[in-house]
Amino acid sequence: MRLSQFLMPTLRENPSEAQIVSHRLMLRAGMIRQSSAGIYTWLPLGFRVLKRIEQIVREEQDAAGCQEMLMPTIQPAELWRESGRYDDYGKEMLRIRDRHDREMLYGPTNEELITDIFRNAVRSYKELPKLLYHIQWKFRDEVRPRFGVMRGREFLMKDSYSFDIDAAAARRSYNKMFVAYLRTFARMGLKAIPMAAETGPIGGDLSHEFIILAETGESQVYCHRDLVEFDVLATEVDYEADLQPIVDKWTSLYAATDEKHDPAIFAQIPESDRVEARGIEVGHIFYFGTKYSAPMKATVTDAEGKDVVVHMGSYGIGVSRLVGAIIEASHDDAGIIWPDSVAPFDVALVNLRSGDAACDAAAGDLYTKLRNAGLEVLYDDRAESPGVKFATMDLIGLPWQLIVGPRGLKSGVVELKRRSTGAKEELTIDAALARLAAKG
RNA sequence: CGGAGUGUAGCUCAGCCUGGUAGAGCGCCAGCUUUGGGAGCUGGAUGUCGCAGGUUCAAAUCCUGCCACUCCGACCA
Repeated sequence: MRLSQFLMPTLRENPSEAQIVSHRLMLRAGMIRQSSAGIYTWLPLGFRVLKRIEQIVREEQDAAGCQEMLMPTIQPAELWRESGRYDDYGKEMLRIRDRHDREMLYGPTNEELITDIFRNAVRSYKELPKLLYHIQWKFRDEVRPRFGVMRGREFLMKDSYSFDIDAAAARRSYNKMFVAYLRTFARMGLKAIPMAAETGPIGGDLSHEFIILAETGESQVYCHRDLVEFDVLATEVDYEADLQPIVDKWTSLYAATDEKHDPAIFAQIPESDRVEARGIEVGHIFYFGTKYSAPMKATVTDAEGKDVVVHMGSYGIGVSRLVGAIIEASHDDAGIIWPDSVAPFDVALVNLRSGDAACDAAAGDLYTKLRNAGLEVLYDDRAESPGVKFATMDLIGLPWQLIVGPRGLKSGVVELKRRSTGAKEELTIDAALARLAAKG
């Protein structure tokens, strides 16, 4: 993509409405624009990141045996009356009426809808387990939206639902999601730590919030250092094998949010292993038994020919929130530092002197060759001063900057800069190409 | 939902107290000079001063009502 053609309205100054760093940087980098309170337009740069995050989530869900589908944003009120939540949910649910005066709502979540699908489509225990998910926009009419996409009213969520014959089988589904979540966040360069969460009326220990550590996080969290240092991606996961040992490894060590923090227990951890940090919730997994399947009569026939109410769980990842969360976890004074896996482009190709014949030829050639190597390239071909270009590229935070200028070209070299470390290296054009092509 | 605040150019903001021709910096456009970390000079364009009433000869400015947005708190992917 040529930057001269790309819609990326960057801002030099911090917009007054933005308070936290991810919100400021997303506005300044031209990723989003606010439409109304808690509702945003995703401009091309932001949309690219959203799509890449979504894709990682999708790949890991698929790997865990979860099947993608797509449910509507608008739901009928009747289903929510069946579960009893239509009246319980309160003002956070956006209620609307269609032209026939039928009560509808913009879905804040999808337990009712998926349960309805399930009960009409699945009859036998032999079809279990079923793990289903979709990635769809949600609307929750928050009293006070804030922090940009970190707490919007409209947000993109991946929500999965599991259906099993009994509690033991449901735990296996839960464990699959537990492990899939660890991998999902790790692939985005995040340290996500599962922390025990409120389980509601069902009780038990089957609910975890996945919290990433970020200096500017909203809540205070406490955990054992080993949790931060586990290498999640080191081994492949066999989702058909028993995952309990992996879950146990994570849940046996201390990890708590401020609300659940017990200083006495925390104090028993050796001081060098105690981590106190700020955290952002990016995922939440939950086993809730028959809470929806019982009132909505989602049953299957078991081996004895009896109807059995299925056991369910739901599993959410805030996809749009992750965009902000990743920035909170990865930025510096100059701007965003995208992890390679979610960057909107792989390489920033900077022509320091557009209009100069040698620079234009060299940069144009690199632009073609980098794309042919399978890389997504943002080519800054604007007639701006070098300082503006450097500042823009640091702001939008692409992992690599390949800088083509008249000074270097005289000796046949270009400069390759790694955004995350700031390390710069002068290379011949071919060497730079080879280096980057290896990343494609 | 309780408390506080803000709406003036694309962005950041001044002007309001004390009513009298709509402002600055950055950005944008044109030209020239520059060019390796947000360049310089010259010229130019850009506004229902959030909306609606009211007071007044005269309202961005004073009064009333409304709307939107932000912040703090209680609640949440």
